[in-house]
Amino acid sequence: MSNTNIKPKDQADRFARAREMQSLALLEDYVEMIGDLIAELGEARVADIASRMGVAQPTATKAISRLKREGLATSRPYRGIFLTDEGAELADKVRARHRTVVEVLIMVGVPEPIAEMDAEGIEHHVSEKTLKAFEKFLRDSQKQ
Amino acid sequence: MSNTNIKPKDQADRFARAREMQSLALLEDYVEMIGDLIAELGEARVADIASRMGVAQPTATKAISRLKREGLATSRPYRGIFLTDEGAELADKVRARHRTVVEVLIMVGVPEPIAEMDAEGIEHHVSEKTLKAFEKFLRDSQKQ
DNA sequence: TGAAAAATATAGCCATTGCTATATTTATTG
DNA sequence: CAATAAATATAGCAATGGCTATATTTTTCA
Repeated sequence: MSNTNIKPKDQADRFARAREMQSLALLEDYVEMIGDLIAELGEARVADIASRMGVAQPTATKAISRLKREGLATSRPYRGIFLTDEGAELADKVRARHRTVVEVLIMVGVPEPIAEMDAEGIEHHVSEKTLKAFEKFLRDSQKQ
Repeated sequence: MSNTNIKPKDQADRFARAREMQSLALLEDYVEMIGDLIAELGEARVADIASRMGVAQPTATKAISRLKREGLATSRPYRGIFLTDEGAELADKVRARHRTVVEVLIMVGVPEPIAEMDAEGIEHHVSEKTLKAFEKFLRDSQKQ
């Protein structure tokens, strides 16, 4: 047998949704990174963002343009990048979700460094409902 | 605090790795789909692949070109698509991993339809080691 | 303060993954 | 068996997200 006999249309929708979530992943990563840098260093510079994201500086600049276009960040030429209220909110959400995903993976038996690695990709595909289930799972595990 | 105090270089590597896994995701999805269609209908036609993937037909054709280039599939013009040994092997691996991810999500308390949805994106970021941990988790859960 | 260094922006390239429109081939059927 | 229908291929466009090379601005410091 192939899979759980899903209707072709539903499956197409599922793929479309995964593609959509993936297109948000980059925004989420940058916003979280900018939030981290501001928390650590007081501001987020393009050079730091680029080096921590593991991309060339112009790649980071371009991504930041997209963040600005989407209303998540602001900046003036040759200056640091800052988050809008919406951006900061997203950063917090993403950071919390990341931690939850890592904790769940660890709880399930994934070695911590591996959990950190895999969470980086997984987190962007964890829906609100799955996140809620993860949180409950962790709470229930806490009390033995 | 921001995160678990990871070194910038390690973090960059982590992002680079997530990007790389993402670039394999599309190949994995198509290969699995082609495998499913062959199992169900005896052959995989471009039109069926496209409609089940939720993309336009030329998009599927282009993806198939990449599969062929990567040695995962074969085809002759205006004919069905077939998997190479390597492609079939990958399809099996992907299908099994998908099931495992869904089962783990369900075990953790995610409602089944949501588990199916989210697994579509998550699966591509589950490393070998995490997969092994998932399998052990499921085995251990089986026997209460 | 003015020259050198560092940071940022910009230009322009490439590959990928979508799309629509249209040409071509194959299959169907009157 | 020829006309039509269906499937596939191809051309070409747009947005993303990488890159290098280079121009511009800001910062540093001798």
